[in-house]
Amino acid sequence: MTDVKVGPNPLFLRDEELIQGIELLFYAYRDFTGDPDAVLAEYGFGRAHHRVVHFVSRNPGMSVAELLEILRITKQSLSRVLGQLVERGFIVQKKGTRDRRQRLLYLTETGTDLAASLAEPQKRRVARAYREAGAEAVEGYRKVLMGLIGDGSREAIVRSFRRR
Amino acid sequence: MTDVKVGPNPLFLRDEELIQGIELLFYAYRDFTGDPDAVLAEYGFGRAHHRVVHFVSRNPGMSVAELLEILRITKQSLSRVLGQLVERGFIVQKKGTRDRRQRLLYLTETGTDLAASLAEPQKRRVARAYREAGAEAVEGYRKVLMGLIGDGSREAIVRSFRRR
DNA sequence: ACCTTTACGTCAGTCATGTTGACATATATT
DNA sequence: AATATATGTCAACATGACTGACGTAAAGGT
Repeated sequence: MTDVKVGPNPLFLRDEELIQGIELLFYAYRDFTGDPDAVLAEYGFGRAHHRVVHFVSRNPGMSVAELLEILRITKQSLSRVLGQLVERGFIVQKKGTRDRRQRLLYLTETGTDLAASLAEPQKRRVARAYREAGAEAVEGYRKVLMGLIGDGSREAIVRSFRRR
Repeated sequence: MTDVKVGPNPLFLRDEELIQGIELLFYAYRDFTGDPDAVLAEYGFGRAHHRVVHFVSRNPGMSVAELLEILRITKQSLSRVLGQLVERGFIVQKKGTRDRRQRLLYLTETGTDLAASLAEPQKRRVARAYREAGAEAVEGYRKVLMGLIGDGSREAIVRSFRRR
């Protein structure tokens, strides 16, 4: 850590690359999450609502527990946001048939519209970046991001992607 | 939005691919930002402190305005966090010599140590992902992330990277 | 048929981090 | 001398996270 640059250190450059990799992630995420804010503000929602709507949109009929696992927040945190979305008619909860303790989550028609208009600016941004970078770069982008994801969740994500 | 695939879209620009690109960014950022939490907790600091320490570490002598521009938060938000870091001896502020209104930011020795131990787990994560994905993938990762960054900041970031 | 565990919800309090708006001070620029 | 800029500060508030405790219904094991 406190090893000062001792002569021509090949590791120094490598360190710099890693930090740039970190900063790129920060900057991209910063700008990317800002995109839907205008839409959210129209509805009086925040980014937490966006995340919920997004993942329910992608996984209709998912359980609360599955959603919590993805978001990595407590149920108390989720409950407020989810409650508002249900109350205002963007999400409905249906008892599971196999396990009736579960409250499976679905978007309403309004919720689907919201999800679409939130996704739109982000898709546009990603599409532009993909187009400018080219298919091969996209492959690398995916590969590295996949490697950045913790071992615990990677498998589930890969599987969910393959189901498409 | 509701434009179904009109004509032959290149595969990597299909809707599904774009959404996966979005989700990968979410998951990677989620896990990546969690890494230093343990270290932060030891000091009673949060992620906001981390960001400040990181960018001051990378840009010693930067002005408050520059930091605000990077973080994209208000000066009132920054002031609390920055104030704590100064008060507890991780950052010092020195009047600019060219422009004495500026309070230029520097890490103390303690601050440098903190920065290093916060960066460490993140660098390790990035290093692993880079290693597993290979140099070509890393090139693609960088290219795409750079494209995701808003036009306003991209240039400054490219320049800051080149200065290294 | 019990007993325990699980899935989910809720109440209550707290904390971290962001926001707006108003105003103050020192210094630079015109 | 007047204005603009860099920074700081006070105050009030919103969002989204947390912990801890407790409740209910349904599932699962004995």
